[in-house]
Amino acid sequence: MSANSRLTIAAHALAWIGLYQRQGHEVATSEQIATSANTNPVVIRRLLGELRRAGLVESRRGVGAGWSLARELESMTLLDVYEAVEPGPLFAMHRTTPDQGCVVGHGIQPAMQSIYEGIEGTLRRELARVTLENVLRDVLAASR
Amino acid sequence: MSANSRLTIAAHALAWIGLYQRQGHEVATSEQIATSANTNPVVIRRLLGELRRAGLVESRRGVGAGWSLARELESMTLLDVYEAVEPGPLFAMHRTTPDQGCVVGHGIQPAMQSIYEGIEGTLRRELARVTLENVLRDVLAASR
DNA sequence: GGCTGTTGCAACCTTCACTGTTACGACTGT
DNA sequence: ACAGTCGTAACAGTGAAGGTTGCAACAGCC
Repeated sequence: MSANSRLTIAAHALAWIGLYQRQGHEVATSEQIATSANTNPVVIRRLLGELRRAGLVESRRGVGAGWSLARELESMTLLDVYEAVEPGPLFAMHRTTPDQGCVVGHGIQPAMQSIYEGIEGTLRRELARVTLENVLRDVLAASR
Repeated sequence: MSANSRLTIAAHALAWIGLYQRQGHEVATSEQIATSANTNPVVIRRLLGELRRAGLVESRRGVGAGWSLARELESMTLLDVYEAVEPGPLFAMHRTTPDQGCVVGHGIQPAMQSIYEGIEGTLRRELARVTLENVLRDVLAASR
């Protein structure tokens, strides 16, 4: 499994914006978030752009521009973030269609498809149980 | 999530070997399995090699060589296969360590780590609930 | 109206994992 | 000795993701 870090970085960005706003600031810049996440501002802007399309954050342009939360952290779950940044399914089928003349080749895809759907449903329910507020609380707990 | 098909192909191969043995054959060749899965025999040999290291299949060399199951399909779960072919974690941390001077940068990794561990545990329990016998039954059911 | 700081986005490179392919040595029953 | 198959190395192709640069668009401020 080529594990990617998009969900992690997205959660990082949201937690950062949320904390920054609680400290009284209006908006956070991709530059600031990128410094905290130790990556490039464009990477953050790309990710936040996907979160904006999902309705989780808003952006402002011009002088004093930056990013702000579109909803409270309590109302965002890791599932919202996951769906915003991870389009594809967890497990993939064969890259080329198997031999349909073979019993196994013919039946394997529907069989695995239904199994995978059940597992992905469970994964989604787990992700939906964790809010970004939970994440931020854990983050702050780790620093003490 | 760059979904890969390793788990699917491995399940395909095991179901194929299992069915072939039930039809009275001793061993299956990587050539036969590759034809059914519409891929290259070397790909199958590489995958089955990992399953052999996990104790799920055995191979025989020389004339009349090939692959056979090391255990009954009932006693193999998708978790066994998953662990054999997918080494890494489901979700990754940052590629570079975040800014430890920042509260979020410092706390985000332990926070996400513990969340991810819980989710991966659930995923594993789900995978452990499906045996390869279940898979083969579903495969045969789809052909009717 | 011009200046400034930031987003939005395109373009490109690098890295990485996986797949596909070729080649060939190792092994073993006949 | 032969033939068939595994075991494995080596390499090319593919695609996703991250990293980087560059620049137009935008909006507040002087």
